[in-house]
Amino acid sequence: MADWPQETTIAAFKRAWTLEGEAFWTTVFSMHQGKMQIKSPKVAVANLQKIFEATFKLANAKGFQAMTLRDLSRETGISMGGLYAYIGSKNELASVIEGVLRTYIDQVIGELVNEGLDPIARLRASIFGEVFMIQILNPWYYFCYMELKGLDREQQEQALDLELRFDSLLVDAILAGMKQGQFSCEKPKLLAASITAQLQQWHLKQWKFKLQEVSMEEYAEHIFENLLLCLSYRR
Amino acid sequence: MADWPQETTIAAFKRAWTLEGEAFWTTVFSMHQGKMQIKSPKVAVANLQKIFEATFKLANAKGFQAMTLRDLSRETGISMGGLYAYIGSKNELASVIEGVLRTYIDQVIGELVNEGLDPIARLRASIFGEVFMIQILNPWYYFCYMELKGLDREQQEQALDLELRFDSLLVDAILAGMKQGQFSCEKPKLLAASITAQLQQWHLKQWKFKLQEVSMEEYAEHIFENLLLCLSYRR
DNA sequence: GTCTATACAACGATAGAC
DNA sequence: GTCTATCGTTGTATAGAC
Repeated sequence: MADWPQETTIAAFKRAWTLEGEAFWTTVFSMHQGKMQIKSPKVAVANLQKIFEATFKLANAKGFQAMTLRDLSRETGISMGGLYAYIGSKNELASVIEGVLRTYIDQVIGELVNEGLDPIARLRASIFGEVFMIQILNPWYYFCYMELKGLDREQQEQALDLELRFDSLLVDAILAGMKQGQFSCEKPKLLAASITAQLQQWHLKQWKFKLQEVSMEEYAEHIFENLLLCLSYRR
Repeated sequence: MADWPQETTIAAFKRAWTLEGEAFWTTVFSMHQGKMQIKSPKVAVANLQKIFEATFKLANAKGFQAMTLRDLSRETGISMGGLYAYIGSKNELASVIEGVLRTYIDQVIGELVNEGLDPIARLRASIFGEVFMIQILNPWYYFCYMELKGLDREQQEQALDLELRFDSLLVDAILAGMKQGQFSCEKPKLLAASITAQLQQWHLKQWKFKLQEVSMEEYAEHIFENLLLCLSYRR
């Protein structure tokens, strides 16, 4: 996993995880290859990317339910009949998007658990890692957040469970730091939930951060510094 | 305005603002009386309440676009033809909900500006007031948050502007406290945005707070205490 | 693999009886 | 004021040519 999460920079993060470019879309293709008719990867990967990106553009602008397959056909340049060689049904498209994102998040936060870092480094890596991930997969996160209630209950529960596991990751690091006498905190669970809320803002409130000209690194640093203040940590 | 915002309790808040019961719905009725055919308040108020509450139940469960007017007819017990005596169109219904909520929020945050409270009391009143309001009007807030992108651009912009004005309210109090030497803060705007994010969680993440058995007062107090820590405030 | 043409259900909205 | 019945439109999905 290269030098992430020891080095909390976007460059190191990108080196460790393939979340962009042709290699990324090839992985996405292989993840639900069974559910589509097209067998040739050459043509499938390119069209899959087109379909997903058009879905993000349309659904994130006016909502997935309001987006029609006629819209999607126009935006991708693929006919309506053609789309069904890739997606099975409209609802399945949303379901696949959520599934792919959750799989990737699972991998990244799994890595954070295994590392033997000290509490402060763990908090820093968790915060920066999540902001990096949201930055790279911005439309995925926003889509899944806003369209979650359109999915079936099982998938909804898995998404909420994932958020709780991320919260737990933070709580564990906070408790470890308290044991070492570095931190002081009365309600670790609530503090963790508040960190998660601030992280999610990076995709929910992009309009605000663009308006205030806040960079990704500045934002992550701000969350981390305020967390240390809330933990009464002294350098 | 009674004893609010000097006394930051839900009881004082409810005494100052009418946000529940028949009196509240009568006000809602009067707010868009012009847009509906029914003239008799007696019958209109009761049905209006039924329609709004059924809309929240259905739309907050599966999305406003996914909710059909046939669903709404079934849930309210009013026929489809009957509904149109109250709502003009489906989209107008969403628009009215957003308009009503924004009007009320405008009034409450307007009151917070006029008060001559010291910085700490202003922050406390802003945080507790917003949590109280979200608590009472929970389905309204959740609906407007999740369905905002379905409204026309003008209404979207007004909603975002309202959020920015609330942020400014917090920023002003923080700057006032810094001038008095009570607070220290490098990025007041970002800190304010993070407070707003945490407040919005009270309607966005009700599932989490129920799971953790967190009370409204406990949550508001937690946000307030952590804010003071972030401001390096010493009692 | 991709297209055109079309099936068929469901939607929002309205007319007119009561 | 409220209902039933129905209109016209648009949605998802598929069949079959190429």
